[in-house]
Amino acid sequence: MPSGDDPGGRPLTERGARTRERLLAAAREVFEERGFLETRVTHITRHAGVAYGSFYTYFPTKEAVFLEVADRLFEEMTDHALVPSAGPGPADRVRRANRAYYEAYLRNARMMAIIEQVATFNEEFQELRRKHRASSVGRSARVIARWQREGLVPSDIDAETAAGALATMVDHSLYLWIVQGSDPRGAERLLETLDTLSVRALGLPD
Amino acid sequence: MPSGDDPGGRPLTERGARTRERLLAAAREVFEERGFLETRVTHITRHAGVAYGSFYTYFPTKEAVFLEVADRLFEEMTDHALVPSAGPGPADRVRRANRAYYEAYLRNARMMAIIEQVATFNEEFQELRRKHRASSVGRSARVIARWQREGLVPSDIDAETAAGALATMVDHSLYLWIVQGSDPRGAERLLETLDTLSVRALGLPD
Amino acid sequence: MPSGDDPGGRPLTERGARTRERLLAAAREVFEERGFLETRVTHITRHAGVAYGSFYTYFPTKEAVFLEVADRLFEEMTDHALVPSAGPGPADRVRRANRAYYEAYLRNARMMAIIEQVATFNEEFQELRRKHRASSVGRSARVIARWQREGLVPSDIDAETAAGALATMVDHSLYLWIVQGSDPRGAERLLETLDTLSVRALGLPD
Amino acid sequence: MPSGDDPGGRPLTERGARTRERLLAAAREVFEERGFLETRVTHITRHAGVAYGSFYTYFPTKEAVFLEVADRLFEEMTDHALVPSAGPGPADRVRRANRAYYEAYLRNARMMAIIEQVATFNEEFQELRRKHRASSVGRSARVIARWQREGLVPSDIDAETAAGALATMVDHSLYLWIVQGSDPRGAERLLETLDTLSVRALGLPD
DNA sequence: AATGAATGAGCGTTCATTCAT
DNA sequence: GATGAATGAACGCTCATTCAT
Repeated sequence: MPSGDDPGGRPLTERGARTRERLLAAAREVFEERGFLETRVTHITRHAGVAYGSFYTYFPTKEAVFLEVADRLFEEMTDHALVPSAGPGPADRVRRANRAYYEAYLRNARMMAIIEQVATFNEEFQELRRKHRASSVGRSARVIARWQREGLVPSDIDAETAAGALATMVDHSLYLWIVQGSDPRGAERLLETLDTLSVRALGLPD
Repeated sequence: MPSGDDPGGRPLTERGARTRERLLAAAREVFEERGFLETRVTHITRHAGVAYGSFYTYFPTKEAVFLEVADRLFEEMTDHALVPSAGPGPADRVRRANRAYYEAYLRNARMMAIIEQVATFNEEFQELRRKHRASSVGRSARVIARWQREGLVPSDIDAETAAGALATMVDHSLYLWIVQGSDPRGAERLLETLDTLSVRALGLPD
Repeated sequence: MPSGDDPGGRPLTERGARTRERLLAAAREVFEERGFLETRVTHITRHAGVAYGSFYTYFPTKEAVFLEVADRLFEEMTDHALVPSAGPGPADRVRRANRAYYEAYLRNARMMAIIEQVATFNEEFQELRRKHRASSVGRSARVIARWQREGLVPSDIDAETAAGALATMVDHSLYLWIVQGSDPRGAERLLETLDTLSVRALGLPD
Repeated sequence: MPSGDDPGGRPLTERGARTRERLLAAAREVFEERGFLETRVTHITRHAGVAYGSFYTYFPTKEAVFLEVADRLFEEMTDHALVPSAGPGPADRVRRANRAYYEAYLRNARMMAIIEQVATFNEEFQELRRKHRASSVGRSARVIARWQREGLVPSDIDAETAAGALATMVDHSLYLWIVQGSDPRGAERLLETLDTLSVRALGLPD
């Protein structure tokens, strides 16, 4: 599909779908390896073992692949928040949510850092991220609001704002831990601290 | 540093110093306006009313001016943490520190966002930032540690880690608030929430 | 031409002939719409509702379709010149020939402009056009020569050259009229002027 | 001047002016040699003996140099029309104007052909050309109108339209003569024919 | 015959940095 | 020191054509 007007993208054949998938996988790996800014389209195609031009058969720009790679990743991360199955008590539930998020974050550590990078200059991407963030924070906020109604959490804080702040604390602490070398020793300490701070910040009975 | 031909070195004449200062001021304004990546050296020189080539008389690279602009800014921000003068009680002290930081942050809002941008791809800058952060967090940590010794804060958390996490919460919440449009209505609510969460997270008596 | 594997050759099956015809029709429409340079092979195939690759089953290159589209068009235009049926007098005959040409030209206005475009850079096409032009001018020239022999047209001009110049006047005036927006109001005035100038230039009795 | 936002162009120093001139001269030669479409920016810079990037110091695009080359050329051609100094009689005046134009045209033969090329696809350029043409035709038209008032030219034709048609005849006949190999033998015959046809078309006394 | 994916040379443009004046 | 021109590697994207199915 040598151009034309549409940036097209969706392959019609099995073979095309395979190539597209190869490109997506390669893109992710290269992005993780070099960051968005240092990634060249050649790097991706070389890594995927396809011709240079084939990239543009499936993606109109470098940004476009990134967006899609990130989108898939967001899907995977989506399940954090305070949702996972009811547990013994609220504090434990916070801890478990943190842990789930932690694991997902670490699984995608490099990409999470690159996502942070792109978010600093690409508006379209910023928006995508804001949305994912908002839905995730919204879920936490609803849980907190319920706890407030149940008298487990003081009512003098705004559930939404608090959920956002705590999510940010967890999220960005992990980010910094990653970009600053991911000292494996520090991981457990960090995680425990985040758990404890979250629980206490909400005033939950430990 | 008795270097013989330090390029981009400090200016020796009065006039040179003025030009350099003009460039620094212009650089900051342009960076704020367009971000680091979108800033061209011409933008800076044009804004400073200086010849294109003169830029390289004072700075070896675009990164170099940025580093210096950021460095000055870090100085100004340095005084946050839990230090400012003793107050009625620990909780108030946290609140005041937050407020001080908040004001400094907002005063430099745009640059703070750009700093975030550069930190995502420039290692040298990442290091500079890490240091400033470390010293700032260190100071908070020492205060927290003292409180722990005084029995005001539970000892089951690591002071350094906690200080870092809370700083991150405040810092990055403000950052997100800025890049997402700085809704003026939300500011006070956000700030109060951050204060309350910080205080409760540390277990300080309110 | 008993070639064994004439690529892009004439289709053998009924179905092939239809596809080829669809492509030719689509090509003409797209060329008219976008010009030769801005036409992509995709545009043609998409417009024809045919697979991309099928284009190359019938035409070796983009130039090739154009050549064929133009060739058909030339056929249609061929009948201008001073030939059409004898009329009341020479002046009227000129007028009628002009009118016939106008109509054909206007019917194919867009393509005529595109042909002009391609003629400026494609040598093969230039030659094709030169031939058509030559035969058309030749016919006019023969009529003029006869009129010269009959004393209706002064003999101090070269029939061939004059025929060419007048054809050019008519042809290119129409072309300019088209590319400059085809003001419908100006059409009649232009045509009448061209008629009068042609008749007087040849010195024909009005 | 390594970019920025302005496409700038005007050099501030003597040296810059020289380079710019070198580029313009080289551009013209290369355009004449290869046509607009086949000209690469490298060709121009190589020919001018300057660095590739220097081209963009003075011209924002390939189109831009072309526009300027053509503009200069139009200046030179401007003096055709029926203006040059009063002569013995109208017919002679037409002949002299034709001759003057003829010489200018031939002096710039190659460029005239390239201009035709660019006019077929570049709207901005089409407009530039239309303007030059209009002013040139306007001048001729005014002369013809006067002759009509003086009874030298029949009043049944529209001066403007006639001037345009005859200019087109001369202009495009020369163009075709050039692109079809410029047979030197044919030049004189062509010229004389154009003169005679112009004079007679206007009905001027010979 | 038909389909649509694969190919890759090619080109315009950018812009940090260096240099001549 | 100041000025502004010169440099050229680098990169994203296009699209006619070829190929595998």
